[in-house]
Amino acid sequence: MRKRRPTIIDVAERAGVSKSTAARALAGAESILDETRERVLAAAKAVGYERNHLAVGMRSGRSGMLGLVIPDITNPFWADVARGAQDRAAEADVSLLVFSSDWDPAKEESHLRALRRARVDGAIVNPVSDALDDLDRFGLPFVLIGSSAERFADVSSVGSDIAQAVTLGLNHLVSKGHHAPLIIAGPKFRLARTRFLNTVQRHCIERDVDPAQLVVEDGEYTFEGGRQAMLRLLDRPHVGHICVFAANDMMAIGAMMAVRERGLRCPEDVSILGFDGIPSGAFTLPGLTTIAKPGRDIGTRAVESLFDEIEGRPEHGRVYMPCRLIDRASLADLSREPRKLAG
Amino acid sequence: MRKRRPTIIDVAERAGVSKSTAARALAGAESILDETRERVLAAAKAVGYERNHLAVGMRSGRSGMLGLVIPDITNPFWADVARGAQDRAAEADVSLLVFSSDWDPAKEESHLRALRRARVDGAIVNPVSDALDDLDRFGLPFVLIGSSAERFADVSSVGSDIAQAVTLGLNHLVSKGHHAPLIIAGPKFRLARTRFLNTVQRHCIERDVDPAQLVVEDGEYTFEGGRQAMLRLLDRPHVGHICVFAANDMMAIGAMMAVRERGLRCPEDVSILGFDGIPSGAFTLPGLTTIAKPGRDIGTRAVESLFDEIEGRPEHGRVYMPCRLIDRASLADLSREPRKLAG
DNA sequence: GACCTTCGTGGGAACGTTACCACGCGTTAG
DNA sequence: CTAACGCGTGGTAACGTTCCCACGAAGGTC
Repeated sequence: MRKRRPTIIDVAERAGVSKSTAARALAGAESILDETRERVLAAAKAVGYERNHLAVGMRSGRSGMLGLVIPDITNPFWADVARGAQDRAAEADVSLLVFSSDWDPAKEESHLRALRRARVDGAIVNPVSDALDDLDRFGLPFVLIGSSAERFADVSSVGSDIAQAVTLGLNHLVSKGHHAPLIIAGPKFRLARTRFLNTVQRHCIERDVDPAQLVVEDGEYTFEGGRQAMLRLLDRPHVGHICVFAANDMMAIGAMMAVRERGLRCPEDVSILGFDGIPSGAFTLPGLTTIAKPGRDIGTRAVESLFDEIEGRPEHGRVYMPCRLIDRASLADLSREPRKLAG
Repeated sequence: MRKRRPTIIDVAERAGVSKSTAARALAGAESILDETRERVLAAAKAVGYERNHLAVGMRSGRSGMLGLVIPDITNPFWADVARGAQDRAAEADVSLLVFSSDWDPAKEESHLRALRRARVDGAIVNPVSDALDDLDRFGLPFVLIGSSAERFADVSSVGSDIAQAVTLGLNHLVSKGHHAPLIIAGPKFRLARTRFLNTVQRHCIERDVDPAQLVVEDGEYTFEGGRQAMLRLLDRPHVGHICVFAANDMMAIGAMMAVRERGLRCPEDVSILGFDGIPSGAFTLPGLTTIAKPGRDIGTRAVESLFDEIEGRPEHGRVYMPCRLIDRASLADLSREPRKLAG
């Protein structure tokens, strides 16, 4: 048997004032006698009063809650995003409702409904379904995260700066003496793939390499996808040192395993560059050199954009967060040796 | 300019009934004409009505939300727990508020306050502060997770079955021909350490090994903690093959690095057994053999226990979830060779 | 001294829902 | 024929908060 929670009326009675006055004191309003305020505050403390956010939300239309819908909280990148969002929300004294969609449009839809019913003040979503009308039907302020969000011109979104990241990686490759990496890219229908590939091609053109010569293998964004892609790459005829740029760390690690399976060594025979910055990359042998996406910053920034959206000053633009290189040991340094090209 | 959300009154008006009737129809009550119910349901769909959980919570005292306070959502084990809790909660049409305490009692306290203000129906907490009176002051139904919860006899808690897990690991070690592993344990003040060590000692006694002979090195539950502990272990005089049982996967991976640093090989010279089942363990070379904690199941079960607690049928007992062995490649098979003992 | 303003406070409505009670109607039992 | 009952429905209070308006007292201006 749990006893009733004290309300503002209990506080008011104990302080000998009306509930209006108690409310004012608790809200920190100015038109109130210092002595009264202190009496109310003391009473609140004495009875253990805690403001009921449900009632506040009901009256004010602001629930003090935000929603976050990501593919999978178990994925280290998304956990990082969630963490960033969480911290920023907590700073603003706002709670975060977290949902995993498992890349399933039906789940996404159902979580969005739950968010609306909970009357969250806004939502941050990594959209899995492509339909824009679905987004409009959100019926609440929102900001999108991830590269698939680029599709929608007129909504706020936050993501990593893929162009900057790929350029960073490519330049690092060049500095190590690798000039035309083989590419392991993600599935065809994903927008992230296009952006990734486009940047690589632009880089080629800038360096007078024919983009048509680019070797690209596709794969799922998984360990196995990377492994299979690497195997196919190794089946192609080639001479000398091989350099591979994988669009995702899990694929890069899969590729590393494929290299080992074939009796080759990384980085002596094959150099591998990843993209994501997952923690596991630190524990492979050799450690995976990769470009880290700023997951946490993305989460933080998304919450800030969402606040803008809620306050009614929408920027409706895309924010690109810069990535950084994590230089470990999966890249051979060919810059001092005679240049060899994979083909 | 966002237009007003439709309320139950809008539905009632459109269906030509009173809001009481509309409410009954929406709630699926039985004392209502089928024809009326359908009319209301159709009206609700037409205006795009969505029940306001804030108002429901206010009236019924049930917010339909649960809180989860874990050390860090970024940690793969806790992400797994969160995922399990999330899925089970979603099944019951309940939302989950997730907070990371960073092992900081002050943050924990503040998150608990936020939970109370949000009027969650209950909370799942991995307690960082040791004070039981803090727990009593939760003022809401709760269940504890993790081994530190064992301290409190009279509350519901869910955790992994450390005794079963350690026994499982030790038996596996024996089957591979390792009889007295060196131990890398966690920090002294943690209860998980005691339970871990106690089980190892009981195992020794059962097999007529003097527990006093047990070699134990302490370390933080981190990569570096494991590395340092392993280095100290390797500094001790020893002959033949070394077998190490680490209380945590990150420590085990750290230990693996230390082995490599010293020019030794795993598993040829040193066998390593971990405990946790983090994904990174799959990508080390060799792959880490470990005992996996059922993080997701723990989350699921915790929510179920919490439901019991909320419904007022508290079991007030500890639930131990079984762990399972993941057999990879970090253990040498000595069972066919002449037995060698480390020490 | 009558009027207006300012300040601190109290009273009440409203947010959207559910729970409870009451009402009218038709049916059935006495 | 009337009382009792069941059913479907409507009206209203209540949940805890905030917002708006009104009130009385004190102070100032003409």
